[in-house]
Amino acid sequence: MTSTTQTDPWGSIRDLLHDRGMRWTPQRRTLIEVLSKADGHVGGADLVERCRAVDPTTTPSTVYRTLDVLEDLGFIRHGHGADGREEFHVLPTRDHGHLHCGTCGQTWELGEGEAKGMVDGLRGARGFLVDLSHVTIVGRCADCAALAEASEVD
Amino acid sequence: MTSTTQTDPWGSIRDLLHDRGMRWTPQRRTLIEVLSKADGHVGGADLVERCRAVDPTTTPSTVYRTLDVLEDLGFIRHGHGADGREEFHVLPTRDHGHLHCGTCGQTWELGEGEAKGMVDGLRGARGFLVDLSHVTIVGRCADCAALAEASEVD
DNA sequence: GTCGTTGTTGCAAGAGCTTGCAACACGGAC
DNA sequence: GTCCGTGTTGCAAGCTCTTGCAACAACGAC
Repeated sequence: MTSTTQTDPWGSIRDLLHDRGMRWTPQRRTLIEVLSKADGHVGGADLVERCRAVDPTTTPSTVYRTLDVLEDLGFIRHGHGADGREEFHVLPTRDHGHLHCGTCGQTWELGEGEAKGMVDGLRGARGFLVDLSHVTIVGRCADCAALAEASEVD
Repeated sequence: MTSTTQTDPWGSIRDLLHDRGMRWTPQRRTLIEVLSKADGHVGGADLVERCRAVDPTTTPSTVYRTLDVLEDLGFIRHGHGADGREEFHVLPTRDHGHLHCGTCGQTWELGEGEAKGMVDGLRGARGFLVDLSHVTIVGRCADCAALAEASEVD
């Protein structure tokens, strides 16, 4: 259904694996199928569940190990959400972090531009190279901050 | 032994608890004893273990629940380390985040000043109030970056 | 001192993720 | 087509942390 094979970035995985002496297995096919349909961010347990929907015999260890491999190949990146759970970014075209509101639970993307000040500052002052994609900044969003202020008259 | 009661911030806990209708239990005493000896940052499992050293009957659920209470009272704050595990900051006198090198595993404190650019930017642009203490910025420290560059001639 | 209320505890189960290990199967050689 | 080496898989166990629930005990009332 609407196969966009022409620019399908996942099409090259099989060859990439072979080039590295790695194998193309049904289990990996399943996970890649799931990932190709999941844009944006997905939790680890979430992926396991979706793989099970495709192939009920899927086991967590295989999924997490395959995710490691795919991260090595650059197809995904992992970070940790506000609660510390793993979160995977599929096809990270640009470097971005995350902003999470601890009150309402919503999450937004944090662009390179917004974090530039800190990233550049840390590189300059300490030579530290920030890996933005791994970062989730926690705090309180504008809406929740406004609500909190309004109810602070109790 | 060497009781520094005069400025002991932990001395007020019992009263604070009572004021809130909460109780002063041996289990809480144990955890507070452990915390008062642990400056800086401690992992959750680490605290459970140290509590067991004081009182072998300690159970994890009690420790984690007590930590919640203490966070409510402002005696500690929790964040998540680079691997997503919980990390507690004892007596957080000033707002600070963490810098973690994914290569060598070292961790540094991230002062308010260093993050100011981003924090102010996010507040200005989106009204988002960053909770610095919850943040661990992952990346590569100067030393590891230099080493990586040197070995990139393979 | 004893009593009763109710905040706490400990247990057990479970979620999310990791790791060691023996058996399996991909894929190149023939 | 068959064979074989080794990368992978699935299982089982374990770690970290959470949650529901019944029994317990801190502490104010008397």
